[in-house]
Amino acid sequence: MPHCHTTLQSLRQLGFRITPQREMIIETLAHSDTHLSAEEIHQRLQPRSKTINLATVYRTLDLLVEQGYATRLIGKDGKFLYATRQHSRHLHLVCRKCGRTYPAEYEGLQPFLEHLKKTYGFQVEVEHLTFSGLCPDCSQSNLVTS
Amino acid sequence: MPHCHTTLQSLRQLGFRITPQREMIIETLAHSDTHLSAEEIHQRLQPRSKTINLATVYRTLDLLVEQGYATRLIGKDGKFLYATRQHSRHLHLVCRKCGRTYPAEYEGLQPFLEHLKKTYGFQVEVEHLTFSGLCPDCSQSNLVTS
DNA sequence: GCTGTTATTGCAAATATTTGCAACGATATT
DNA sequence: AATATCGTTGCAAATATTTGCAATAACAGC
Repeated sequence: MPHCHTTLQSLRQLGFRITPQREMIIETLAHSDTHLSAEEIHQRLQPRSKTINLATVYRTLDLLVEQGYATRLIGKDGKFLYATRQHSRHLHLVCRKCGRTYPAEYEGLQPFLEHLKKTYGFQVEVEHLTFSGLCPDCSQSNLVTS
Repeated sequence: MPHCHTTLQSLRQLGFRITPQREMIIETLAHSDTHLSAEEIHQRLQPRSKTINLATVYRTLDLLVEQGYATRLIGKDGKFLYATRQHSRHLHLVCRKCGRTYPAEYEGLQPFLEHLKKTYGFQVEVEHLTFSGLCPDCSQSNLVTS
């Protein structure tokens, strides 16, 4: 159980209540080594609690994203996927054509992010970064060029 | 009527058929100076055609994004918004907390994008770039720091 | 530990988006 | 201009996500 406890404590300090549902959802997300959909999290929790509601899962995930503890990403099939912030310490290169996501390092990007911070006051969070474009496979068959 | 015709011709060359529905959707998107939701496009087309279906709007928009002629963005209320590629020649800085989108220039980013191209073979498209993080307003009230 | 306050949940309904399939119609061919 | 082909549409149903509201339960103060 890595950082679930830390996340829970932080949420409490922010004034949010720690419910069994939230604990389970955070734990599930933190223990998963892949991105999960709300539906998948809901299903994984069924054995532990008959009554947890899918809407609660969605609301908790929204809260985690809003507070910066999780990342929301559009999956290959167009559905939303979620992961803990720690899980995603890399760039996501998402192909606009086939929808696949490729991981990438973000070293070299920092100076530009600092420039954005200075110029616009906007603090970009690298854990959440997604770049859209064409993957190697799809570049070949594509006629639209910049 | 700026580049509607060009887009239509390109689509035709790619083997897609040019239907009145597609023409109207592309024209609507190209003439709008803001991002539009599928529902908004559908409503704007009602006077011109009683029969155009919302599912067709969604499918056409998906096609345009997939082929690189449009950008899909998550709006402040969580709904998808669309714009033509030309409309969005800037970065989108999206606040994970309040959901607002701020435009920003992307000069200074090119070297990093070229690095991604060389290293991963992935062609990032600047027209589609969205950075997630905290806006100036929300930074202040936020306790979670990197 | 009990009580009050108020955030959170479950439920059901609303809304948003996607998909299967038969009918239609844009294009290429003749 | 008529015909065949097969991508596209409309419709309805399926699926995904959000939201209103009353009931519940976490937490602070006693």
